[in-house]
Amino acid sequence: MRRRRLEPDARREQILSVAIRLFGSKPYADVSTTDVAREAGVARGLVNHYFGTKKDLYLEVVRVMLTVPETALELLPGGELPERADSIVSWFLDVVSRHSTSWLAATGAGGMAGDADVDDVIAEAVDVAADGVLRAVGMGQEPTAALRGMARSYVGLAIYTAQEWLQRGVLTRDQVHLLLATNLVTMVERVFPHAR
Amino acid sequence: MRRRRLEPDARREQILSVAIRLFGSKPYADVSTTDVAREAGVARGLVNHYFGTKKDLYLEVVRVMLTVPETALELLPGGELPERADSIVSWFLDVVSRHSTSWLAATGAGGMAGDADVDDVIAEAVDVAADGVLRAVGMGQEPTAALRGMARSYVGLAIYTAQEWLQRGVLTRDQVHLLLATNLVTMVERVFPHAR
DNA sequence: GAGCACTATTGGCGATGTGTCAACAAGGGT
DNA sequence: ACCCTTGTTGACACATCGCCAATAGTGCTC
Repeated sequence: MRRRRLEPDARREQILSVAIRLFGSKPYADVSTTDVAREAGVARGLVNHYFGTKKDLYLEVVRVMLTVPETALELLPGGELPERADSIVSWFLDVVSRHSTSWLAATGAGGMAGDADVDDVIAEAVDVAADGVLRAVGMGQEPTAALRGMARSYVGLAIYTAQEWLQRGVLTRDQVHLLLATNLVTMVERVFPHAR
Repeated sequence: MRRRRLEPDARREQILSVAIRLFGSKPYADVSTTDVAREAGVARGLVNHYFGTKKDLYLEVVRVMLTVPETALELLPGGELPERADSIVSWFLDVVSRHSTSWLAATGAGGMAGDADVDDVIAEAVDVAADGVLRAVGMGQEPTAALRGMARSYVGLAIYTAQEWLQRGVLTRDQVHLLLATNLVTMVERVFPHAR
């Protein structure tokens, strides 16, 4: 048995990538740390050494999965509200469908939504997305707590609808786009103004 | 040691009620079958005898939690669309806030969303709710698959918004009501018609 | 009321998974 | 070539779960 010694960062990265693959393909309970260790060609104890507990490892995985889609929304297209809504929805659907499997695993929380820590990670990602939405529709400057809550609510709709689209396949992309864009316009014009 | 013998139905019911209380207060992984058995004053093996596996027990619990709110939506108030939207939203918020803790535990899936079987149970409840919505707005007769998908999407919004309301408390009930009613009207008038 | 049969209930066995930690060895510095 | 840092291992202790043979309530029969 010849065992190789790696830089901590490299080893950590390698284990993490295996964990991402496994947690992306089956729910939390169906992935054992033994599985991760075996597929990484490593002793099980090393997984704990680098990531602490199994849940800690999972949190790291979800964090990565949810951070990937944070790729620049920076280019705000300007124009009237309907056009802006269209382009932010398009952007969202593009990103989500590109990383569909890992994104679905993360938002579906692969078998651990409801756990306080996991929820925190997801909630933070939703927060970021909600702020992005508010910025894109021109209400980004110092939003009320209520306004951010409403925006999170819309993000919830977007997540759920995208899941409906990608997992069930009963909606076409055009239908999803219409649904999300229309509701966003409604939110901005008729609901957000009441957040005081 | 004096042990009592119960009718199978009674014992089953008793264990189930304990399980509902426990799964309603902490996530799936933090509830052991030993806990359930101890609090029910029963040997652990008996839990398996009545419910099979731990997940089976949990599925039963979630089923009960989600079935409670299914209390009659039967009285459709008639009137124009905005009035109907208002009353169905009121009804929903009433039911949900009344059973808030167990409802939150069930929809948040107390630590096991993502698991295929659990998702099935939740999805079925969402289906029922979606049909209720469609009926309430007068589109209940033989809906398209796409239309039902859109309705489920709206139910997803309602669930998420209610969670935002009950758990975070940054939105008032009036704001939640406005958000859901307004978006429902928009859905019916501008989105549902494109489900062909 | 004593014995009996039915079955609800128990307790423990084996398997699996997890966190920890002392011991081991790989690989660079001297 | 030796040593010393530290990445890495293997095993121990503990918890939980599914299963099943053994046990003992409880109503029924005579």
